[in-house]
Amino acid sequence: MAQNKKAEFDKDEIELADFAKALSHPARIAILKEIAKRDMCICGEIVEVLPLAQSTVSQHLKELLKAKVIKGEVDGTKSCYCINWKVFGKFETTFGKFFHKQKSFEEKRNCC
Amino acid sequence: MAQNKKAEFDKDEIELADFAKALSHPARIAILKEIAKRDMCICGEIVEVLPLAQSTVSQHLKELLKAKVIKGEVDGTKSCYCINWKVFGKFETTFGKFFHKQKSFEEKRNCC
DNA sequence: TTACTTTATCGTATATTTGCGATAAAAGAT
DNA sequence: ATCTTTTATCGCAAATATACGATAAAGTAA
Repeated sequence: MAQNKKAEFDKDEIELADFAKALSHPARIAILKEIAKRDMCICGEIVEVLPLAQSTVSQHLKELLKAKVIKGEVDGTKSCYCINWKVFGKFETTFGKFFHKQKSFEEKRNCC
Repeated sequence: MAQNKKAEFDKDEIELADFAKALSHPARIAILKEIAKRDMCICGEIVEVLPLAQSTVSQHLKELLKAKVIKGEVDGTKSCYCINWKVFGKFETTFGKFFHKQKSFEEKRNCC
């Protein structure tokens, strides 16, 4: 883009968008599902399951970490990841609030 | 990217990722908030409120339509948009299920 | 020590997204 | 009819994201 206009928006909007962005690739959804399934995951276990190179998986993990959707811990040569339920829950609440607060509109609509 | 690996993932994963992608830009979050606030919105009303050119807003609206997050209807020279609560609700449920089903893990974690 | 394992990072190529101005298209106003 | 309003689309430039192989870094095993 000619310019990046992201900064012009509200902090809330940017935060929610960034969270959504972390979930916006099927590889990252698959990674989250795998971690959730096992409670915690060694990086190598995820690489084994995904149809992607190790370096690519590592890059996706880095993005999930950046968005705080997962937490990571080094254990020797291995890296252990798990879901950051606190952050996950925060946005589930935000998302739910937005949905339920506006649900009543469903009946009094004038178009669409 | 060298190749597009999106197709290698499960349909569910792609669907959820696509929905998240629709919400992954603050402009689109702001658009959704504006539509929700007014129940329905004329395109011009959104353009007035956002710090973006009309053509850019139109493009974001197109993406929200593609993901079925909103519905649109033409009324003379104007375009009217509203939230597609059905689709919105579907993913809120998916998201919530994922969260609550795994919430019990919070205590029996071995790392992170 | 050397060899191996595991993961992160670098460099690079390609794909996609973002953004704008200009223009088209289509209805409304005069 | 022309002029205006409103929105969508086109064409382009620049920013980001995706993906891989190669390599680095750091622990483990021998």
